[in-house]
Amino acid sequence: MSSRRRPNSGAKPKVSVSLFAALGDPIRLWLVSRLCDNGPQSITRLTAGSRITRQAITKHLRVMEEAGLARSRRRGRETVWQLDRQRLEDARRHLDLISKQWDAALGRLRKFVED
Amino acid sequence: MSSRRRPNSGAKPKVSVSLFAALGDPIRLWLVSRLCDNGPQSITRLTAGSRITRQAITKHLRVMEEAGLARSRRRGRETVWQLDRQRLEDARRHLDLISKQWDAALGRLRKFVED
DNA sequence: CTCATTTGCAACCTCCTGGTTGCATATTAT
DNA sequence: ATAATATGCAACCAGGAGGTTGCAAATGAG
Repeated sequence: MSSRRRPNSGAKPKVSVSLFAALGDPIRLWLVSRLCDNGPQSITRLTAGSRITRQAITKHLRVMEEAGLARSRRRGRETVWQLDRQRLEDARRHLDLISKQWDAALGRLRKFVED
Repeated sequence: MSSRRRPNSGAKPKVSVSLFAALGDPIRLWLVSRLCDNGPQSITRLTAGSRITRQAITKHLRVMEEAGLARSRRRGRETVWQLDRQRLEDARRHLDLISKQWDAALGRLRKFVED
């Protein structure tokens, strides 16, 4: 509990942070679209499309798993990865929320100015 | 030209990467909600709510600006920051796109399996 | 004018992230 | 049985991200 990096003071859903962080990397975003377009795939298959190492891809996939963005299941000697759709909707919903919050704030400000 | 087959040099909006990266930090996400709730604010005002230094906040704001998430204008001796709403919608739209792409892929797979 | 406020700039530090290589292990193919 | 394939694990490394401190320059207030 005595983690050094604890500057957060808000009650905002911390879940979204790791989710956005997971999406905020070119290779990871590329993996997302890859898994979208071509469905569940093994690591080597995913690696074949990229120019970085298999282990690097694996690490990225783990990050995505940590964020709840992707899951893996073992099939034979290969590990097949797929996306968790629910999670993307969470992110989208969060952005919607922020957007609406913003609208509300703007509304208040406008009212304030108009008085 | 809607050919969609190239693995690396794709038509994916690279813009979104920095946007998601900008959102993928607890303090930055906190700043977003702060700017949402309380409207445009100066740096010191934003710093007052956090435990980290003014310079750290400034750096975060610059990152957000780089991603197109926030803008600043000078007013007197203070710099007032506000969000760029369009940008959030871009992110939301991108997530929607991914989601729909995914649905399409799932549809194809299902059809494939059912045959 | 003088002083306090607000910001910017630059240097510096620490630690995490993204990436690599090497080796071990499990599973499939011949 | 032996070879090839697919993955996991661990050590290691460079660079960038997040944070701090110190100082200088505008701008506003008394």
